[in-house]
Amino acid sequence: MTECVPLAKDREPPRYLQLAGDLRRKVLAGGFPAGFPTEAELCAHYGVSRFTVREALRRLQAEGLISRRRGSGTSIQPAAARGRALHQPLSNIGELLQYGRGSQITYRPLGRVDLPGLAVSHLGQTRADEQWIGFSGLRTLPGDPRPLALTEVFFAPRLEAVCARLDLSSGTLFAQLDELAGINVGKVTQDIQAIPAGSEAARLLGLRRGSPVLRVIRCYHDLSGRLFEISVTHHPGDRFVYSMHIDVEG
Amino acid sequence: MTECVPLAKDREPPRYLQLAGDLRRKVLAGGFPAGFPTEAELCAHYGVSRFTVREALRRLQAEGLISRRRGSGTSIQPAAARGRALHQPLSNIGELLQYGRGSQITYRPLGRVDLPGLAVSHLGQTRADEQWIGFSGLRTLPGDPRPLALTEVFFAPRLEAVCARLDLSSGTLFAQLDELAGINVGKVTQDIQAIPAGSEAARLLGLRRGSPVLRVIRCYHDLSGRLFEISVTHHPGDRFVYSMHIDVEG
DNA sequence: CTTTTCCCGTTGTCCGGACATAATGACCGG
DNA sequence: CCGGTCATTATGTCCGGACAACGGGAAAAG
Repeated sequence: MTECVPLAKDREPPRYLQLAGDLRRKVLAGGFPAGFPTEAELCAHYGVSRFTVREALRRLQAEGLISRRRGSGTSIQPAAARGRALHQPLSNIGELLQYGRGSQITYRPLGRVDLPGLAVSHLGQTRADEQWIGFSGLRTLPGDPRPLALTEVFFAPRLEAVCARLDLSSGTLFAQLDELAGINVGKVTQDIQAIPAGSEAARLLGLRRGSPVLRVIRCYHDLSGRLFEISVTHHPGDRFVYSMHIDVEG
Repeated sequence: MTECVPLAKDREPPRYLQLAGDLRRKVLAGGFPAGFPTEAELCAHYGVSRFTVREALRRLQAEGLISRRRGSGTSIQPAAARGRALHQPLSNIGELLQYGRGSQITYRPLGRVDLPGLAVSHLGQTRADEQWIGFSGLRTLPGDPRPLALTEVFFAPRLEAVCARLDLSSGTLFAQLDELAGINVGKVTQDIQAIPAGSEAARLLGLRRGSPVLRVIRCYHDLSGRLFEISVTHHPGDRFVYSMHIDVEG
């Protein structure tokens, strides 16, 4: 029973990343009803050394997917349960992937649009002639008609083919990019600010003009550092708390 | 020239943590004017294996102190330069440690106080009879009289002796805890919300009542998970952007 | 002088092994 | 039934070694 999943010997993606990807997929698909395997079991199963296994697990742990305790073992992190209604944890890529759990959103395609001046001013190096592919949507909780977020998403022009295949009503758009286009996130920058609600945001979020709104601008870069997505989100200040955890590695 | 810094053989703190601490101190003190040493040099210098060195460097990299490139070497991250006036990066412990670079603050001791209901409601498990040691201060940029932040800090009662020795006008208070009391940060949780300015916050920050304010509540836990510090910060929405970076590990 | 090629140093990946330490449950004695 | 002891098991720490991939500069070619 060795090497049930051979982990393509091509060293294109390092083995520990292949392993992490495989395990991540299985965890998210509920593939470990009997609990997460031990390091030794994974070594035997995949035919790799403990180093490779631990490197993969370290990554999954950094993503918040699993938690490990010396002597006890590795367990799958609840993922739900801790994210109560108003809380949107987001401190690492893993939580980014699960972002929006328990909430609903359907995006409306905006077609090719100019980037709003807001986004351009934040990262000035996009050429003015570029038109990005835009989407817009309101995020709501089931059972509560008041929206939790007004989101605008913009994808780089080179992703136009992929954007056509996006499922506009499934969780986050960018989570699909990994599977559809093989785009891996390398870095995300976030700018968070408290601003008064503009007229459109106030109307869509059900607020009075000028009431506090939490605006989050995210820039998604791939592994080689290229910007491929920009999102601008407005949250109502009175019913949204941005909650995040910072774990000192380990 | 081996083992110039013996790294106390007591395995109380693991060797790679001792090494990381030593290197962190040297980097922050400008101890590497000729550039950061290579892994091999560090191995020889401290008499440890490359594993230990790489583990320490991995930590410093996660803290954002150093950056590494295959084939090129390890370099010290600029630390300044990137944090323009209004930006306060904070996505990991390292940036947390450098928090407030370029700004000034002097804390005023509040003595033993009850925790504000706000903080208690966020983490309900503090006993009501406990009185924490409080500090309060306004953070300003040199050359700009308008404050960037109104901060209240509360330390757990067991830290009273340490609090008496805190330098109230030096950077962040919690950064001193590591040196004074050997307290290492294990986890930080943050809650960020956009709220209308209350009367006191408006007055101190020079805002109109009700104008948007970014409120950040942080809970600092040590390595064993015990809460030892809570901070509540109000930032003026019109001139403060909370900027953070999330790097997928590596 | 410019361009290309090659070598060397550095970090990244991966292996095998060893011991330490924490958590768990079984066993045993009160 | 309760409590302590002990072996087992799992992760954490640490070592030595090996090769690959990348950068950069020196050397060689144009």
